[in-house]
Amino acid sequence: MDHPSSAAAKKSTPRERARARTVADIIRLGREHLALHGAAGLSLRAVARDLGVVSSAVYRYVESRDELLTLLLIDAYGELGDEVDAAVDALPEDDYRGRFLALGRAVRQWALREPARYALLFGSPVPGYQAPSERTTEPGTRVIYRMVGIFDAAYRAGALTAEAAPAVVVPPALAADLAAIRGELGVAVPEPELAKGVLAWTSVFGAVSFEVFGQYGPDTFAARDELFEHQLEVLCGIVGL
Amino acid sequence: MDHPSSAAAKKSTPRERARARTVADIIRLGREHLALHGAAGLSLRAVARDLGVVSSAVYRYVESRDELLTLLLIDAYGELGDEVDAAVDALPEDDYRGRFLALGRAVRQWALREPARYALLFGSPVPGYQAPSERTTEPGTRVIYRMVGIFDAAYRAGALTAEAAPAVVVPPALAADLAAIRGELGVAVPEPELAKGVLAWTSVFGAVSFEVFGQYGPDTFAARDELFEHQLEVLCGIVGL
DNA sequence: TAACAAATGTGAGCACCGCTCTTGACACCT
DNA sequence: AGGTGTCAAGAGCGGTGCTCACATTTGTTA
Repeated sequence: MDHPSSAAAKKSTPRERARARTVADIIRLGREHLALHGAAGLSLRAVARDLGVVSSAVYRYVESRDELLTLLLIDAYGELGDEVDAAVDALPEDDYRGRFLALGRAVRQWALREPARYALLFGSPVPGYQAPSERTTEPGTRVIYRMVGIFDAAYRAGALTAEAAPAVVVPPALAADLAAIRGELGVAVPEPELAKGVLAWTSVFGAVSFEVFGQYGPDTFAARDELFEHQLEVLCGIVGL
Repeated sequence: MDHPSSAAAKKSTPRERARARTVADIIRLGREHLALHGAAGLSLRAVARDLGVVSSAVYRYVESRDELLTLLLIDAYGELGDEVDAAVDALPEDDYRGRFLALGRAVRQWALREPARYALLFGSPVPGYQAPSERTTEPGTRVIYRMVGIFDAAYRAGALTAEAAPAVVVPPALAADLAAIRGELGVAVPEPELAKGVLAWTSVFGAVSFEVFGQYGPDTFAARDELFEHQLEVLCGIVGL
């Protein structure tokens, strides 16, 4: 029988380091191609050319085009999450309103700077590609979890002014979903406020998507910063921040 | 010199009818392919196969792949606009709230029924494709114009309860944009209400996009109808309907 | 140090794509 | 009947994802 053999889980990496470097290079080049030609135009052959290697060689490092898409997806989710975290952490813990505004601005800034990667995350699904949820859900939920965390902290501190829109009732079926979320995430925010938080979530990304995807048209809004800022303010009013 | 020649704008169509039929068939097949493989996967060759014709033949009817995309874009905008119009018109003119809700529901229903076409209209831009605005802006603005019309009618009738969120001020630069819109569309709604209308617009499509593009995840919300209904209710509160 | 085996790079090849061009057949209208 | 314009066909160009047999490099081990 073989000895413990090649010791796959040994300490480190003579070759593995080179391999990791190459994979990182492929991701970096993939990011550039994504920005230039979009997700559908991402070409392993082009990446191989830029890497200075024959096209079939990249298959040693990346299983398929879809695998590269997954890597780029995780990479983008990670960068967005990092920037959102940094923006939120820059404000005091009890500045709930400021933290919500900072989160929204960070999302928008990243999206405007990286439209192709934003489109990969929040735009039309790439046809024929199904993201492997076991690898993408965790990085993909960072932003919303962070937002919920802000709401929860504000609620626990009594800083959620619940008066904003008292008349709207939460139907039972929706309340059940929200209760499940409350349980799963361990948040104290009651259902009505949580429901408004969901609206804030979708509205922030709706506004960003409209701007990034060009739905406003080229000339309708010149004051886009002010428009988004205004939308964040109104959303603050809805959620009670 | 030639006579007035083939009289392109003559009365009717021995040949032109067959041609129009073929173009309509191509659009229909393109719609099916769009649903199956997405905008990026739309293939003229595949359409040609389904049409029972050699690939180069379709270029007699459609200038290019982009041209087919444009036709599908206009086709989809038209159908969405028709359905929204029908849903809104089914309610009395002075039921402003009901008409707004009907508009939102119609958008969502169409989007859920036609996710690929919705993605073509409101998802990530197709890389390398620029819609010819002289042909697409008119059909593409029908829904928002309709929504503005509802707000305007409600305002003129004194049915906009402006109290909803009085504290938010509209910054001057944004006010200028909104004033331009007011002038262009001839609406009476003041800037603060118009600004909230923009938020309602982006929020409706944000909510629909989240659902259609699978951003909620498969299990988070079972009561999606109620969720959307709730979001519409809250938006009603914001705009003052 | 020499040899071996794993990791990596190569190039040909398959089937597909959008698109262009030439060629030949057909239908219509005068 | 003849001219004119429309149309289908097919070859071809350069691109894509991906596979495979083969050659080369490289780390490790004897």
